[in-house]
Amino acid sequence: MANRSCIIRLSRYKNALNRLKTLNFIRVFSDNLADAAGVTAAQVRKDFSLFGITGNRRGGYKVDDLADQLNKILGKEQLQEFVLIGVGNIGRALLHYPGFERSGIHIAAGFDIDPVKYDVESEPPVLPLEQLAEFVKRRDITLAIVAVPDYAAQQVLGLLLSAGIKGVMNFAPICLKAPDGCIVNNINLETELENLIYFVNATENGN
Amino acid sequence: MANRSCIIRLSRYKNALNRLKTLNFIRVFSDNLADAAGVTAAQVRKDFSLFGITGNRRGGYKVDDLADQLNKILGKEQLQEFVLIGVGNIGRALLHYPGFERSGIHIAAGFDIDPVKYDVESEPPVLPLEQLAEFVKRRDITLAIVAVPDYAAQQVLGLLLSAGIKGVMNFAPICLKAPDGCIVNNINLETELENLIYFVNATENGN
DNA sequence: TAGATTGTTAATCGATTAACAATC
DNA sequence: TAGATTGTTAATCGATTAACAATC
Repeated sequence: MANRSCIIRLSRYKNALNRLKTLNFIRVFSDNLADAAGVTAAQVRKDFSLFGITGNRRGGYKVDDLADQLNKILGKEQLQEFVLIGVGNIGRALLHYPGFERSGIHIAAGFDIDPVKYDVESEPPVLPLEQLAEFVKRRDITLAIVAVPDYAAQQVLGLLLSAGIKGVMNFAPICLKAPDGCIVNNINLETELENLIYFVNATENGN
Repeated sequence: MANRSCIIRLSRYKNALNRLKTLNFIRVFSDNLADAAGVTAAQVRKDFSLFGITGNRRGGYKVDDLADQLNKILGKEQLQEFVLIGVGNIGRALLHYPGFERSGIHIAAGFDIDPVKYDVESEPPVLPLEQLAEFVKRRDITLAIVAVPDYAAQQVLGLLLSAGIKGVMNFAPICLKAPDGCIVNNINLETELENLIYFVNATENGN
């Protein structure tokens, strides 16, 4: 079974392939993709073999075919619809992040408890949190982004679960626990910065 | 040597300890921290031993002491000063993210090439990119957050390196390559969402 | 065909876990 | 003291890398 690191590499290969496509490359070797993704060629071939992706001995891989297969694995062939909860600092930025639309990720609506944030006219609209469950069910949405304060995150997760959400990307600085049937991907900005700080200090001290 | 996963666990232990402190806990066992961080007790003790952190056989660890030692390792005993480049969607959100100040992370200034973004009066101020090198050197800052568009990221990294920056947290959707003497931590929001999407689909199909 | 690259198996590496003697 | 928990060593597990036969 593929693990998190493997899928992240697949995303990198996919991004590299998209650049090659714009350069009109027809074929690519595992060596090329390895360089682009910063891994070994053996790793690339191993990853592909895990998904039954085959190339041509001697001729490498066809860029188009390979890109199609990776896109399929990563769910890029259909638009992925999200809801976003918590239209604060980070939430608002994500709501209007142009990089998402470019890559087939669409935020259908934002939700908040603060009436000041409501804006039915904007795109995406910002709606009252009470409408979340109904909205999610009507639109058959299974993915959510959480950007509420830490103290509210666990409660919001409860709402999302009972609305039928299956995957959550969490930006609240608290490690949300995922019950069975729901995947949570926690991104803790403070933790990431602490990590950076540690390794900067560690290398400065010559370790 | 500690790896990235190990330091992330240390941040989790630290966060758990801070909560225990507010609850007036005096002592804590490796079992407790393991539960809080979602790892095994052996892992906790192994991590501590890597940093020469010792407790009391039978009595566990003193919450205060342990928190102090972890804070020191993670650089929490002094204010960490950052500059931020690219005051767009994401950059502006990070510039005013209250969670950073609460955890000893201070963004001294934002920088942009677009004069519309300049604002010397705001806190943090937004300054012209030309002033970056001088500002960084004068204030002796070694850490930066990059939130510029992908096509500008590599060039901005060059500026940062020549200004003496030693650690970069990169939000541009491109994998920045770190030369020796500089650490780069890439956070690719699109890749993280693709990861989530993959595992939601994978578990739905019963794997 | 000869040469080069894949696909896969086996070897290596590193991280996590289990186990248990030391000891508070 | 007896019991419980640490600190560390050895065993396990999984992921990465190396190697090479298959083959285009």
